[in-house]
Amino acid sequence: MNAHDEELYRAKAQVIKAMAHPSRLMIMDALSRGERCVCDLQRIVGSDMSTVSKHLSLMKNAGIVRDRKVGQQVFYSLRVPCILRFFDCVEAVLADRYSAFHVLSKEAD
Amino acid sequence: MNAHDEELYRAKAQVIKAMAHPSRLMIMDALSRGERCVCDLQRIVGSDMSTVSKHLSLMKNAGIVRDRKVGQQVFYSLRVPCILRFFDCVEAVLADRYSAFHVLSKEAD
DNA sequence: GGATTGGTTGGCAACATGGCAAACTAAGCA
DNA sequence: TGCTTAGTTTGCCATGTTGCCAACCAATCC
Repeated sequence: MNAHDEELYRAKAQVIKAMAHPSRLMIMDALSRGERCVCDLQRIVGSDMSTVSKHLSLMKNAGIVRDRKVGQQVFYSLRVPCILRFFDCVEAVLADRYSAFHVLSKEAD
Repeated sequence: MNAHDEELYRAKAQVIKAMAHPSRLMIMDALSRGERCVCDLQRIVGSDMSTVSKHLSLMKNAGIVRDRKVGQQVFYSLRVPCILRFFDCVEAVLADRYSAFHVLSKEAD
């Protein structure tokens, strides 16, 4: 494990960490259906606008979203579409977890 | 946004969070090449065994890995292979980020 | 100019996470 | 039985994350 690899793993972890929050997942879901202004996202997420703004700047920093200012509003959109396919995989993990639990409960009968 | 959705987003975030750490990414990379005992993973990651064990139990709890005890050793393996494809996407994010930075530096010339 | 609207930033308190060390369990060996 | 090896758990501390509030900035409207 050399220094370059360490740095690469850290960079990857940063990107993944930027997705690892319920509000940020909601934001990504919303953005998957098109560009949204911060005010829209605030309504969707339901937290303070400052909180949403912080989530967005974190995601922007990680390279997940892009912003575009139009007048007073700032519109955010997804930069890399492939992350959406990943959500199906996360759901597969949950389904697998659930079915394993199910099998265990049946065994317990 | 109902309570069920909230819970679903939280569950998804938990799975993603379980991947969002450099050491855990190293572990997943190693496991993608086959089952490994904790001792192997410790050498690969290079931290204390107790630390590696904590990472593993967190990943197991999230449904990412499975464990199997053989004698004194505990072997871990990946439960859901699709997460590997995701890493390519994370690399795409990094590449996109890098190229955007590159464009900016060229514009600065 | 002043007031309003849409966002961002800084500060801070509450909470979660990571990592080391020490105590512990369980299997194998002598 | 006692010793060693492989892992897990617990405790503790340092560090990071989150979310609210208040202050701020910048565009628009009057």
